[in-house]
Amino acid sequence: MNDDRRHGNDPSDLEAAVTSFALTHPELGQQSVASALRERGINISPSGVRYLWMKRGLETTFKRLKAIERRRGNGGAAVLTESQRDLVRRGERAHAFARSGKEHGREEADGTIARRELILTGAAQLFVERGYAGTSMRDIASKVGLLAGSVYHYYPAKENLYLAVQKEGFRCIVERVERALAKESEPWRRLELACAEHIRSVVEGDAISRVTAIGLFAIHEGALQRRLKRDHDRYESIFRKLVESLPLRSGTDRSLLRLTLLGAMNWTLTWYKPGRISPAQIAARLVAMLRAGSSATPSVGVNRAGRARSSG
Amino acid sequence: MNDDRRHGNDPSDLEAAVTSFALTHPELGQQSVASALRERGINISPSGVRYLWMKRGLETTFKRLKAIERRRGNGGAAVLTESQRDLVRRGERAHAFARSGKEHGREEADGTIARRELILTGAAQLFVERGYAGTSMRDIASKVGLLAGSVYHYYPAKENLYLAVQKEGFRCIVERVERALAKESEPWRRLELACAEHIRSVVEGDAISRVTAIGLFAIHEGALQRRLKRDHDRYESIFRKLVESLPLRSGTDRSLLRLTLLGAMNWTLTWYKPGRISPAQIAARLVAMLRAGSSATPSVGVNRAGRARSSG
DNA sequence: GTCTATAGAATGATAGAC
DNA sequence: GTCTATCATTCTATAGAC
Repeated sequence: MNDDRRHGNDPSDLEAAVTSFALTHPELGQQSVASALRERGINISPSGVRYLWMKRGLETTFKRLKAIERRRGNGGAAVLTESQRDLVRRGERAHAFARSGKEHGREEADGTIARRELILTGAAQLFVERGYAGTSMRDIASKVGLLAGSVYHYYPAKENLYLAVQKEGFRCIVERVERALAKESEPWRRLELACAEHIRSVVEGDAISRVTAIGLFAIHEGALQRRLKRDHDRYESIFRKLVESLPLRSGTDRSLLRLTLLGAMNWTLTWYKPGRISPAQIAARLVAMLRAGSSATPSVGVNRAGRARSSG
Repeated sequence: MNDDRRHGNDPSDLEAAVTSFALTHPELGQQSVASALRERGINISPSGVRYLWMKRGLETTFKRLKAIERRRGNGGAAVLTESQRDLVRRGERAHAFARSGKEHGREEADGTIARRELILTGAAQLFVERGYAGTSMRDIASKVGLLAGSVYHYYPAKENLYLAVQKEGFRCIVERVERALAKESEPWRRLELACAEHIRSVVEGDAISRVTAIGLFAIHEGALQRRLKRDHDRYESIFRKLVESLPLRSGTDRSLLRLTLLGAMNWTLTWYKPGRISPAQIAARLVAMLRAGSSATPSVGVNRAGRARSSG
């Protein structure tokens, strides 16, 4: 209080000036506001502006515009220019998208958004829907409430963004499969649990998991494909080991068994409909079918498939 | 002979004039040549030019340029402009591509190319390699030795071209599967034959078949996907009927059996390497594995899988 | 039937203001 | 950290010469 007086300003006048200026010139930054106010004889520093903004929750252009809209209430159209309304719409899209995310893209308590994660999820959703080549950086930016240029602040190129989605996807699915395996030691049951988790990721998982599942099949860009192959092989080796542990009749083609499983599981992406047969049921029946055909003790477990409730 | 005299030209002079003009101005068409020669006092009609061109095998710009190159022999660079050399290269690419096709894109005896088929195969190859969105009309045109604009003479839009590839692909694969089925009546054997033919199409078939196989999985454009779904369902109904005819234990999930088969078969695209296990062997083992797990007479045929020679 | 030339829109990416 | 503005390409598709 006392300190503020030496600048020749009444602190409450200062606060009122900054607030009202924020509502008349919402798009100006702290530096511009500070110098504009100084020209009007109000002595304030850029960080001073920022301090007062924070106090009133006006520290971003988006928040200042929202404050203007609130002021006007619902009676009559708000007096924002078209480009300002665009900005508000984008901001609302960003927050709505952030809140809609379940695992990724969480919104902090103070309204801050974890943009990197948000962009990752948004990009994944579009990659699933339209493929890599069919998705533009503009689409991705728009989905998360940014403009194209801003995405490049987080990812230097489209390729890096795609690879980041893939990396995260593999990390998730490996973690989930391994967590499921920790509880069980019987080989056939282990395989079934891993399959259930894989199918769940493919058909009910978030977009990131789905991008990963589609990966090898749907990516045509040579450089990307080569980089994915390594990750995919590493993931497949989990299933390789599971199949190697199975007590099978000698002469059984374990590779073909593994590849049949993977093919059948990934194919669920094309036909699965929620509410009918569940991922766990699919896995149970699938493993049971293959088990009877190649197990060293064929009579066991054949009817496990029937245990699941019949599909519609 | 006698008739030619009334135009005031010696017919052998005429022929020499047209030939030499073809070699100095190879890119001019019949009309331009006729009027250019008339300006030099040589009286000839456009169709007259064409007649003499045909006689000497000079009726296309490509052939005239090749004639110039032949004249120069191998000693020293031919004196073609860069754009002429481009044209020659494109033409050679077109003929090479036409000759390389086994089923589609045949080159006629007279060197004429069936362009529609050629474009179809070339487009299919690129769609397999790079996907729909990743392939441009320029790429396709260049692959078959044309420029982009020319492709639009045959297909009004990229979408139509893609759908034409798909249509041809389904036609081929349905025909091949049905031909294979005609020889056999035992249900399990019929299923195995159909699977072998499907896998063969996916891994060893021409690009058109492969585009079809990938189809549902890799196409993200909404409108295209809907149109493909119908064709794909029609194809899948062949397998639906085959599976319905199988003598299975009651309670077996026939839908899941069919979908497992389709998934496993299409997945071969990602791992098949020629020279190791063959499509027929894959089909035999695959069907045997599933047969033992769901057949009403499980003891039969389990070891059919071992019949095929072991893979490397 | 193939080309040249180009329209008109979209793309990936960057520079620099704020 | 986000935006505006823009570049240089590339894309699908068309018009019109030959």
